[in-house]
Amino acid sequence: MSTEPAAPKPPMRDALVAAAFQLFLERGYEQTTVDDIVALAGVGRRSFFRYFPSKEDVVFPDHERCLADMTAFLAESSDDEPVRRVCDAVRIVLRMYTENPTFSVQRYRLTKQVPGLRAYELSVVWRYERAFADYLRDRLAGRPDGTLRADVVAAAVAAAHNNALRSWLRSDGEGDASAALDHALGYVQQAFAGPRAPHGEEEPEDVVVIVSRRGAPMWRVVREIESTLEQD
Amino acid sequence: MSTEPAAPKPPMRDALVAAAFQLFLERGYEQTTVDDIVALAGVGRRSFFRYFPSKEDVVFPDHERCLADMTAFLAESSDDEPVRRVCDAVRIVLRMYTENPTFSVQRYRLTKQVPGLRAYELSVVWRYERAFADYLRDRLAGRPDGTLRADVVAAAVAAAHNNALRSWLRSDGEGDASAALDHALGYVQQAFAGPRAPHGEEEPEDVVVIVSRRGAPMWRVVREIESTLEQD
DNA sequence: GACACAGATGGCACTCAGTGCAGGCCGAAC
DNA sequence: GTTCGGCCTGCACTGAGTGCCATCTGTGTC
Repeated sequence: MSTEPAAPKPPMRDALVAAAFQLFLERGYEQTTVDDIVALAGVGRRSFFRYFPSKEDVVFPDHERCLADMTAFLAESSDDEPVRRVCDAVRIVLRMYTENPTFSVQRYRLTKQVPGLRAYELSVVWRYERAFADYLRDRLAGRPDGTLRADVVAAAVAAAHNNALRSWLRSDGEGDASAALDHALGYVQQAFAGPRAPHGEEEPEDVVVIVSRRGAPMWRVVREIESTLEQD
Repeated sequence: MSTEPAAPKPPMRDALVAAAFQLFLERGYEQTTVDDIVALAGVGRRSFFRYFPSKEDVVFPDHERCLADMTAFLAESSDDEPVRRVCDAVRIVLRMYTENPTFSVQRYRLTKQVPGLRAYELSVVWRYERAFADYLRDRLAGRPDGTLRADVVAAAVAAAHNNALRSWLRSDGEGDASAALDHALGYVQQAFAGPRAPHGEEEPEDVVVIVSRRGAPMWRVVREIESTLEQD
């Protein structure tokens, strides 16, 4: 749990990842044994499992750190506009992919073919989604369907991210992933923004009505105005 | 690929499931070996892997059939209102759970504790979600963001289902899961239905904002006020 | 009844992932 | 130098999953 600002960087770990991917790309994931990897890396078999709890983990060497970064980002963020915060958080995840395009594309081709790796990736994505949902649940606790909204919005944000990411990966890391994600998140935010009138993109709304019953608390009025104005 | 209307029902398969769950509940999933299961069921070890490709599969013995039923339902359904069709399809999945409450609750407790089973369940849920997304993608092909909408709606429907299912499972199968699912799907449909303001049924909005840009025709202001006021 | 045949089953040996344990190497502290 | 603690290695073991072949069982045929 030593939260150093920068890890001391273990070279053996990187050597294992490099050796593993070299073999995975040469002969495939299932045709490569852990013994092959450690032989190529020139280390003992036991050391592999010291750095990676399973053979699958070597394919996703940076997700653990990314997940920690993302939860830290959510933890330190302010409480207003939680949906927007989650959208910002998911951009951190995308950045981890786009920082190493070739590596991400290679991994994508692997996970697309190997069912075991796909299942592992699902569990990783699920942990991100859980982090979103937990964050949203806390902020939406008072609302009518707090946990339901939290779960659905978290799933929608994750799906939007995956959609943008996949199309970027399919283009061999050529397109603008960040713009695609912004667009996808715009769709999600438009669908879930405020309880009132999610406007379709065509016919941009230039007329919206405000009605406040006597006795409605002022914070609700303010919240409603804010969510209405922020929607574009 | 023999698509019989009703499978001949292999008794050995059921015996294996029964023996497995008995041992899983007694000593836990990871403390039970396949040898233990086949010994209790009185069959050969090789037969276990004939019926279940892995130890995890015995925990979800009916998902394969349910997935087939659901995709068949989607395949035979008409093309209008695809989102509603997907919502109907997910009810089939919930029904599979509610048909065997005690079994489902037992399995829920297992998957909650064992990470490997949770990962397996995620891959199952993912296949449902993919079926939704594929169905929606075909119907939304022409629309602006066809695949994006398909992915996001599919994820939202699956999340709504999981939310309703989990709360039902947590209540030991006592509550009304179907009603909870209807409610959750109502939220999702309200978020994604049509471009125009679908009002949520509960939480009657007592605060609504009106914004009218200069130059907006008066009849639009009047229409918006009228439709807002008449909503209850 | 003898025979052939196909499908289901059981037994055996094997690969490989993952773990526990004991020992060796090395740099730091004393 | 010595001791200590962390990192690495080798070894043996468990258990999941697979391939191969023998066996059993029911069925149809002559």
